[in-house]
Amino acid sequence: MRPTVNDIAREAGVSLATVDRVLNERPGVRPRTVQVVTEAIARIGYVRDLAAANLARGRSYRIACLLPDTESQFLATVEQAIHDAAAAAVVSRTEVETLRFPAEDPHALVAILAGLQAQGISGVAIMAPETPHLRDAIRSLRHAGVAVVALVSDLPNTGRDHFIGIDNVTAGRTAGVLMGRFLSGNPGQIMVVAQSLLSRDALERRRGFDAVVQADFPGLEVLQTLEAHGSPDILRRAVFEMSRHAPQLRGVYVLGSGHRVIGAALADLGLARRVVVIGHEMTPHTRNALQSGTIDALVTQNTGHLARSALRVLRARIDRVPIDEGQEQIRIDIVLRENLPPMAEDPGQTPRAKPDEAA
Amino acid sequence: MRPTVNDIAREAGVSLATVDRVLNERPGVRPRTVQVVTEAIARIGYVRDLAAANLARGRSYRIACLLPDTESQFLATVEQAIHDAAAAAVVSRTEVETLRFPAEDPHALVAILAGLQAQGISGVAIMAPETPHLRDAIRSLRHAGVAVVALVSDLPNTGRDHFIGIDNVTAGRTAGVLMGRFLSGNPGQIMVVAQSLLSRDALERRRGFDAVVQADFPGLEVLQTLEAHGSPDILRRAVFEMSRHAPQLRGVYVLGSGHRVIGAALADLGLARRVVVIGHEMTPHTRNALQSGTIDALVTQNTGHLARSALRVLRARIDRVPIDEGQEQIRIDIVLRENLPPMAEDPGQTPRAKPDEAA
DNA sequence: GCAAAATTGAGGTACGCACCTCAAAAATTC
DNA sequence: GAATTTTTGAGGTGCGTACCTCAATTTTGC
Repeated sequence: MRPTVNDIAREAGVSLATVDRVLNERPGVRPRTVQVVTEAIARIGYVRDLAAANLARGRSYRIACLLPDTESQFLATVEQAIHDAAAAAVVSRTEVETLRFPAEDPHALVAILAGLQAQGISGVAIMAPETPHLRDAIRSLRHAGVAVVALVSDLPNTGRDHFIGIDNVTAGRTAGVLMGRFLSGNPGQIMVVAQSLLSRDALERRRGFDAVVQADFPGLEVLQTLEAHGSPDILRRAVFEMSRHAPQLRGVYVLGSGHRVIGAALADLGLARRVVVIGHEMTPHTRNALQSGTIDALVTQNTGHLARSALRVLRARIDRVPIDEGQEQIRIDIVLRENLPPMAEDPGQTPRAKPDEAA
Repeated sequence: MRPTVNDIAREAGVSLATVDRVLNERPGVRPRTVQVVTEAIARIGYVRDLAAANLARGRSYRIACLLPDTESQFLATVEQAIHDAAAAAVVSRTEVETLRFPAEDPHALVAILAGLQAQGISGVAIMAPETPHLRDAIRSLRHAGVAVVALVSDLPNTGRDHFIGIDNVTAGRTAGVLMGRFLSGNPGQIMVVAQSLLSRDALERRRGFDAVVQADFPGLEVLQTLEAHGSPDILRRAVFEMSRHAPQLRGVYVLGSGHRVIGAALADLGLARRVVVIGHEMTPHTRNALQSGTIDALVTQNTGHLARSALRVLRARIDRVPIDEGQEQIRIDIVLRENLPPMAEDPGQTPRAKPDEAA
């Protein structure tokens, strides 16, 4: 049988109350006694039963996930993944609340964060660009004992507990080497398309991509990044315009969204399936495009893993137990048509009527 | 607050005992009453607290993992992954025992399985080729209420609860498309190397590889599979021999192990880094080879995921709760040097002195 | 309508732990 | 060495559930 607190008490020759004080770091125990108990714990190999502990504590994990209100298929996918992970986490007394905040207004986000603290939230997963306001807000949360993880895009200077996502420079490098190898040394131009280079992710990917292409595929010329700023029209025209100046266009690298428009433009230019298209993130659209061959490869991060990892890490932090680094390492997935994972089934095993009822 | 069994009783207008009988499918309740209770459960959105339930049950999960005693880096990696996953699972009252069985002797495996049943094992993960004896043994286990999952290599006709692993035909297809695209249409020969084509995995991979190359890369000729049967010497000589008959050798596809010998042979032939080498599985050696450039791509399955998934699925089966298909889907990973995940740290958060103490 | 059988209710104990109170014992101070 | 403070022990309660017993009630068969 697994040793229990009573076994510790017997082994250490102290009472249960003292063991409890030591285990939960309550005051009023002599250093010597603490040591005796600690040694007994080590000797008999006691491991706290977290399930029982949390049951006794009456602890329930209230977790908030904050996403920008930007409309994008990737964000929708992330939100769906969080929703699914939340549904699965109900059995382990975890309540998840997903909130969208106005992407343009840093103050709104700060206000929401301040509100959460009052609501008894014990963990926050947040996907947002790093601003000074946000830095302060996160510090304040952490100071109040709230666990905070950055999702998808890191917040390195905020003191967040953990970053759940991939290194976008490496993701860009991966896209770069795929592009180079798919074109195997044949010279030509590569078009790079982004919504905006203001986003940290896009910038980092471009950096990684450039580094690899320059170093390993000298025949390839990476053109200046096209920025669409969210407008399909601008994007479409830019693709047409640039293709005129690229007589040997051999590849297109899509840093973020915009696949739909780009695909259509390439088709109109007669380039569909004649240039190598590499993009990021799995969405319903990129999935279809990969299947139909209009996209050749995707460099992705598994959103399901992302969401589950966020919840697991937050719970671990709240419980003050170590995390399993290997499990929480988000991999950079290369997806071709051949290894496209099958479509996920409908996951809701216990759909809750009102996920946000407990306000 | 989350509804509890008492809330069900109140809502349904029955006693706690009746609710309990319904929840745990105990006999002695009229169908009508069962329905009343079931409806009440649905109405108030009750979700059983598994932690409390298992605490009350005093249930502890005893799980056995059976691996062949064959020596291979991949197997060692799998065993290590299981060991790590087991260490992390201690906190959730899960005990894992890893056993190696003589690969050559089907009766020994059957004997071990029969023994497990007596030992009060409630779940078994097994990696073994399917034989009639094994089929019967697994059926018998399942009949006795033991959950059984197949690991890495499926046992489709045994009635196993679940298969934890990848589809090797698809993995072979993925390797094939990578090979074809890395060679971008240039004609030439591809050498295929295996330990033995008797293994189901190797056969399936070869099938997938061939299908893709034939369909999509007509310029490539896939040579007959070299079989080494475990002997480095045979393998080395076969590689030399075949390279003589392949004037335009452009690629090498390694179905299983043997990378070390093949790499050396290719170097001696002056072909290192001049042919595209694609292999399977992440091991210390393939990892190094990928990093040094003597292997161009690996098609892998994450062994950490494999091990954790096995334990999760077994626990879910024992608890009779549904599994999260999305989470248990083992992905076919494409690993290039650029997206090689960082080396795992030493994982043992709570190393147990004697993992097999509870015999 | 009566006996037998089936169903339901009431209540208890236990799982491993957290957290509380109060008194007893030990250590410290002057 | 008496007064004070600190440390320790003993005991209880509850978290949400499983599982058990025994009696009370309802239903069924004849």
